[in-house]
Amino acid sequence: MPELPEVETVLRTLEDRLQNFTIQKVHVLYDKMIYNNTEMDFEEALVNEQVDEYYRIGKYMIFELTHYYLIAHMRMEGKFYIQENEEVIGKHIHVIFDLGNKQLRYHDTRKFGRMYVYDKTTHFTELDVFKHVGYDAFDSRLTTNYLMQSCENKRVSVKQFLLDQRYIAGIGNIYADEICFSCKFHPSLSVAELKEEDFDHILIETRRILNGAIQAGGSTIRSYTSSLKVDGRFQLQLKVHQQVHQPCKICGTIIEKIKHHGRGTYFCAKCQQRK
DNA sequence: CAGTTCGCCTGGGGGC
DNA sequence: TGCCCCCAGGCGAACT
Repeated sequence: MPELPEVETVLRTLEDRLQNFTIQKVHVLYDKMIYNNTEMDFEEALVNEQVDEYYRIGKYMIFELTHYYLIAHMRMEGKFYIQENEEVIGKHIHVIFDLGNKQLRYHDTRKFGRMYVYDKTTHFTELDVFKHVGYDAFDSRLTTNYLMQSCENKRVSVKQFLLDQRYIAGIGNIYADEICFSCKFHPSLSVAELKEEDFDHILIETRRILNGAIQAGGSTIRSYTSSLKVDGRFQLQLKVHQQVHQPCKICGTIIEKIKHHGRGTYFCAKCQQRK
């Protein structure tokens, strides 16, 4: 599931590989992928558009085109491929952007991803799709005070809070576990228990962990070839997530997996005792 | 009105 | 081998 670092990597890879390309034609093969437009309007709007800038808010990709914004969210399994026109169109390709001598193809086995097109009358940060999306994890407006205020009178767990895109945009299930581990919080620790220094710690660890993952993704961009999918995945150095039955990297205790608010949750019962 | 559940999807894995 | 069921999970809508 692409989270902030993977989305960042995909965006930078596309920026790197798709310079000076104009969209000649768009083929929507699965219409439910397109959210705020009919597939016909979507296809029509993008013809002759060029990508001028690449932005990201949390897990959303924003392509600033000549006259429009194209917004994409890869959800669970979305990937972009840059492929030759002749290449066989796989079963799970749902949108094709014709770029002349190559194609940008969107692949999504579970069809959870979404795309939107908006004209540029309002700045992209004001768009409907971002109404319930808070500050990106790296946004300078995201401060310790902001986090403290967001948690006032709330009784949700730290993990739920980290996953809630209204407060910090970009963290998913993997990094939420990693951040809890780094901060030594049991995932179900209530945010009501947190002190100012804890919020400080959360912010620092969140950015440190996401940054590390983005750095690792940098190598993906450099090693990208046209036969590679662009999904932002790389050799993740995860400490707890997906590490069930493995010894904790700090204390050697066997990592446990529990279900927390419907999500698979990994943690070290010894290192993460604050509950 | 905030918290919880559901539905969207498909591939993969376990059970039989 | 094959079939059925369940699970994974981001996120918005619908529900309590």
